Amino acid sequence: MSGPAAGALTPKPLRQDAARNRHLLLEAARTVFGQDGLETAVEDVARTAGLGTGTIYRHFASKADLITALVEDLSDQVEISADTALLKKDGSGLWDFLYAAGEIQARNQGLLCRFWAGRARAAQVASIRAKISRLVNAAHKHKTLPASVGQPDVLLVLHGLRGVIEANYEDRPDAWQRYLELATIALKAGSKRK
Amino acid sequence: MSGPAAGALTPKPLRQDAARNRHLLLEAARTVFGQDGLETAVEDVARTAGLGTGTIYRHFASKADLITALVEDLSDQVEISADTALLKKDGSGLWDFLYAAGEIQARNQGLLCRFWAGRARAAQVASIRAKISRLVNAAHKHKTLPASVGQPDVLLVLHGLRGVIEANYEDRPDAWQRYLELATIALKAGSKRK
DNA sequence: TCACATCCGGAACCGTGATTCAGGTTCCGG
DNA sequence: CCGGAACCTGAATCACGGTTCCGGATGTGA
Repeated sequence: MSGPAAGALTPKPLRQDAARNRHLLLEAARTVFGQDGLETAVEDVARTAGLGTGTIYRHFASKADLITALVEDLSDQVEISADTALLKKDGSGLWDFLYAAGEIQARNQGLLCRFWAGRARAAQVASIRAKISRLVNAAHKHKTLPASVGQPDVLLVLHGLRGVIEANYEDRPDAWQRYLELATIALKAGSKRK
Repeated sequence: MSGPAAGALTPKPLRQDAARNRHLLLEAARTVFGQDGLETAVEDVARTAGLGTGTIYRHFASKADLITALVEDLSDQVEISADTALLKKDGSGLWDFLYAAGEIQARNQGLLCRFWAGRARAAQVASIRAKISRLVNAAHKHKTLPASVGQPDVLLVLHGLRGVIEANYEDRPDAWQRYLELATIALKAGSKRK
């Protein structure tokens, strides 16, 4: 019954090159999907990684799974940014976070649609939202943000951010910075919520 | 050589029911694509219209063509809104236009991505941009908009609008109104452009 | 270095959905 | 009311891309 090291802690120490290939695939997927959108054929991902399509399926159960892995990573990055921002004790964390979110999303263009949208990932999205709420509270407390502006408003700004990045990726990859500048003005100015 | 009425002005006066069906198809397409996205099968469009798939191809060269027709119509609506807004002589046209654009886009959810994006439609998009420029100028002239905020900024707002509508269509279909409220604040407050 | 478990490549397989086509049907002018 | 052009239908055709599979290559432990 009690094997020496049977625990659920050792899924499988992946063979050295297998690990490398997995990495290559994720990297290629991020590049290709980010550049040409999620509808790009898996074969393109494989080719970009310099591997065969079969290899993808050795590492991921399906194309959707591959994408999930990518989005998960994206979520993690956002979550970490939020955590970092929460460390600031002067109510400025919210603004740091917005900018960080912009950078992350700009880096991952084609994946954005799956980020907020998908009915899956609900848990992670909820977690991020909660953190945003805390950032908003902190900002309220330190008068960095008027009380009339709430977390839903910040979410609106983030949703808009996606639209801006998608639309301007080619011509003006930095447009989102100006967008956030304007958004910041709006949030700080605030107004009675409907 | 010179026939009696050979002119290029009479493509073909579509038979009565053919015209009706064409209408039904466009209507169904707007509904279905708007509701379930552009990746929905043409068969669904046909079924919704109560017609066969073949009929679609009698009226449109391809699915892409059908979508183009829809987007064209969308463009027209936006263009008309811009024209209407341009009639206001007190510099408030820009704000009317933003709201009108929001309404139009909210009504056509699933088609939005093709609106600004697609490399095609360039001419029409250019035309709309030109009109926005004029609206911005008028606003500048009447001090409704600070000089530091330009047409590119308005475009950013519109791009963001799309993101907001897409992300909130299900839960909060009216979220875009609050978004525009905030956007208006930002634009009116303005700030030195980068 | 040997034998084996893992892994990889990429052609074959399959389902999905756009597009075409061979009839039957419906309008329209006379 | 007729003949024929214009239309419509929906099953068949085709292309595309995800997924599977098996022979061959490669890393690993002894």
